[in-house]
Amino acid sequence: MATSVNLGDPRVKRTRQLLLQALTALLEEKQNFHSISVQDIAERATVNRATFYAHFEDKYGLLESWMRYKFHQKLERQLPVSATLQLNTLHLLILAVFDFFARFRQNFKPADRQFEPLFEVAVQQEIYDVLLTWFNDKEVVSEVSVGQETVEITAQVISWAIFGSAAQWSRGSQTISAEEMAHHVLSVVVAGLSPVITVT
Amino acid sequence: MATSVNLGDPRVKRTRQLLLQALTALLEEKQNFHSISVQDIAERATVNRATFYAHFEDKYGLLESWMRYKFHQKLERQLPVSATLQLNTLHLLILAVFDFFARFRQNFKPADRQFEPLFEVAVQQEIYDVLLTWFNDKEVVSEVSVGQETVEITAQVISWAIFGSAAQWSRGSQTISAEEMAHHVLSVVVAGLSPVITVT
DNA sequence: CAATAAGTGTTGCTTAGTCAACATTTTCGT
DNA sequence: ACGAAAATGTTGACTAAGCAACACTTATTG
Repeated sequence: MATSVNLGDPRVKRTRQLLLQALTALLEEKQNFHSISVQDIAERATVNRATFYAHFEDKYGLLESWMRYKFHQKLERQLPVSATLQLNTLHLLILAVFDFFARFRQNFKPADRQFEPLFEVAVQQEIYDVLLTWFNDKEVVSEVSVGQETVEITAQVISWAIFGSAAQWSRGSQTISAEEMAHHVLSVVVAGLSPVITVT
Repeated sequence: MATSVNLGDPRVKRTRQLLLQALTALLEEKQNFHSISVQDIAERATVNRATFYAHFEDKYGLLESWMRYKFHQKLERQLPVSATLQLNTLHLLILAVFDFFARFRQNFKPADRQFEPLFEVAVQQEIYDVLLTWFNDKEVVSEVSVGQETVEITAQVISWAIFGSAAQWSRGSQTISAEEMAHHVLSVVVAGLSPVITVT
């Protein structure tokens, strides 16, 4: 049960980190998720199997977190630390999403196609989190008072817009480059944002 | 208190590993041991400061373990896995000791000269352990029955012989090469061993 | 197909790691 | 040389990780 464990506890952070890293290592070796067992993961992470189950429902639960984790890492590499909501950071975010989708489609074996939904949920969630943070930080600066609910809904809509366009593009033949796509998406997103927040 | 913790417990192994790695990282950054605090180490290892004290007396206690750890790592790299007592493994062992001393003298700043005794104890202990293992394995093969006490004393004497010659050599101008020294030491050691164990 | 081996979740009980608070001691700037 | 700030050890109460044993569900393979 992922419940009853305190996310702030350093041991918990470390254990989850170890499990994520173990999965990364095993995916490189074994090459398909199917042939990796919970035992393998726990052993590699130097964590008891029971501890695994204290953190994740099963190995698919871990995979979901792992996908967020990898995408999160990408964003950390691509975005300036403590970036704020601006035209160019938004641009970088969108580019990162398109790039991530492109790479992932190459690396994921057809046998693992079944996990795409998991992967997609993870990415969308992460985009949402970043946007929400940016929006909230922006609010402090601009004196315009907008309800928290409005902000959250806006983040939802925009995150889906970015995520969905990238997902669909990656499924197609990608005749249009990621850069071109990102440019188009950016202009739409900025326009969509204008009623609530002004981006400069 | 290093007592009351079970060395077999996976959490204990992991914690000690984390502390050793943290020290390695900090030594590369900070460049002298003096300017590294227990707080730094605990923080880097993602371990509570109180946990540090549950494993080591103080930072010098950790340093002692760290030195053994590094020397142990070197032996693992230089010696074949599950090596047995033979002329060439003995030669490799002696060479490794001389090499380790030479490198350490280069890397250790004059400011850290005070820790040499710690370092030396660590190396001697490790040599002793390796020799003892080899001797005991050999015993099983040869049918000659020699008391365990005799074996242990022999390991002590030989470990000091190897260690001491390398230590003294490293303090001098090293006009004789490590290879030459190792060769001489080897012949003496083999001769010294002959009453108890025959090395081929 | 049957036997058996290997993996999955789950459950108390034990032990190590975390935390906050405390009284020292050491370090360092003015 | 002095006083503040930082580092050191120590303690007891709390929480997460480890373990072993369990019933159960897949995979292997003879």
